[in-house]
Amino acid sequence: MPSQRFYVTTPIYYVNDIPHIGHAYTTVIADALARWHRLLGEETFFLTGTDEHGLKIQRVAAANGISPQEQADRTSERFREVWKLLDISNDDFIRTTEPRHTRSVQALLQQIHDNGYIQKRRYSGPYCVACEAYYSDAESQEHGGNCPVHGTPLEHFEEDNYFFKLSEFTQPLLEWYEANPHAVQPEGKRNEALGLIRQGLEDISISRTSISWGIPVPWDPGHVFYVWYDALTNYITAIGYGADPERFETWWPSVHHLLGKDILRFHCVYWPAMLLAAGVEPPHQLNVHGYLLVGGKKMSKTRLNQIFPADLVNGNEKLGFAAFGVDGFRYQFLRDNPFGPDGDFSYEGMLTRYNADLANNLGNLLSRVATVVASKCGGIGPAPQIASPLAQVAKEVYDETAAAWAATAPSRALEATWRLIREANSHLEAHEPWKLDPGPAVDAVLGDALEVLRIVAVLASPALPTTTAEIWQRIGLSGTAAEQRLPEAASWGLYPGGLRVTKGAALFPRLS
RNA sequence: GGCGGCGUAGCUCAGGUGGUCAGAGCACUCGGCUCAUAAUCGAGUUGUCGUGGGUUCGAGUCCCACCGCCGCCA
Repeated sequence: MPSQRFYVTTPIYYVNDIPHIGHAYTTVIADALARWHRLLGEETFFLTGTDEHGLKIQRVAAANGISPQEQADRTSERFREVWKLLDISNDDFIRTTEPRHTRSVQALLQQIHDNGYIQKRRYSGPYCVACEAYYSDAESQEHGGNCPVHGTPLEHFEEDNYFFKLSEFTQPLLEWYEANPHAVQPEGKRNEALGLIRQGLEDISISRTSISWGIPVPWDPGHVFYVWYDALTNYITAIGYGADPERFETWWPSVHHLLGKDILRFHCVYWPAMLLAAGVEPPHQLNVHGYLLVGGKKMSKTRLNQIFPADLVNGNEKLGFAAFGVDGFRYQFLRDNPFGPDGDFSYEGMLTRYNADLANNLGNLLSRVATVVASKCGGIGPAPQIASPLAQVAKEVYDETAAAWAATAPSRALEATWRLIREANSHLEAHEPWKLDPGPAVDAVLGDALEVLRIVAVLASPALPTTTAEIWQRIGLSGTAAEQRLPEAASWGLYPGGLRVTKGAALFPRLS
């Protein structure tokens, strides 16, 4: 059957900054979504990458005495390393300095140009290098000649710019939003985007002559495209825009863009407008999330509150961090904060949640079941009862879990899945198989518990790829949890019994 | 200044179209169990659902005002 397709993206990360848990937050969620959709048997494409052009990179490189390309190479590599550490299953990693991207950007903007939506004008005004954006004289004066965002002095720039006639898209965008009420999630963010559009849109400058580190404007090579229009295009480069029309058609526009609220304007206004101007359909869905705060504050280099994934995965004595492992890390960022509002990371909160959900509930369930199977069933796991009271719970849990993933709500999805774990612990207490003599009664209870572990392993595999694979193996099943297909694999009663159950070391050792 | 939103147990939060809506998890208390990673299970406490009015037979749930917090835009 021609399965559905699921295309998910993270923003591409700018290579002036090394990867911290804010980057990881978005990327882990995208990864879990991709894994969930693979479980559903959907053809899935998961894209992340790095954004490497622009004056800021040019300057950082110069300061480091290296070429911009070298600068980009080094930092881009840092991102790839972290994603590898975190078990990120991206299908592609795009870099905006790749030739395929140059071709794609040039093709897209040439098309927009051919369609009459790009125009050359002279521009001058106060410019912030850090923002790579012009400000109005009024804004400049109001902030004493400094950037409203960075507080650093604005520089006077004057150059010929190509302008994108964004103003002509006010109405088309409003119509698109009207026709696609769920395109931007959550609704509050949709309203913000609509607010921006309703105010009326002005044409925007999309090229620079003052810098060289960018993609040349094809019809006027003295110009390079402003980094943002270069960056947004990555989402279509990776699926063959301008190079492989057939491939492009298969993946576009059924895309889910994940993005932080700071880049809402670019994604929810400029990007759809650019696509409309090129005669391409806007993206199917834009999922906007809040900031991941640390101690209630935005992470920043100057505030010294950045946290790096490896310090939590492997532990860091100096910082007093325990080693949560890859899955412990992933679980925290998927489970602790609802997707959408700002979330606040705290080490204490992470520790509490890890111990409660992973060590006590899930890890300990596996541990106690394995022990009793060893002592009462000779180490061979019995089959579940078809009429188990847990069967109904499992069905409800699957439905809730699936609905939550479909709504891009990983925290709710995991919360729903964990209900099955609690019910299984409760079921064990109710029947106390460790007190019974070996026999059908013991087999029934333990078979049910093993079946819960099987189902949980599948449902939690997008969050915990490594440990669910381990559970799968320890209860004697072959293959991996991630290879299963939903919804079939969530049906009650598939654990066959007669398999060797292995005790093994604690899956999630308690941390203090 | 314009437009959104928020304020529910100690903590983090659920609670479409008003009538088991007073909830979940964590924390806490008591009790059980001792298979298990001092894990687990059961029971329970805490709330004037920001404040004051209003509509209604009946309002966290609708309306108005106010207080406090925040976001976006200008």
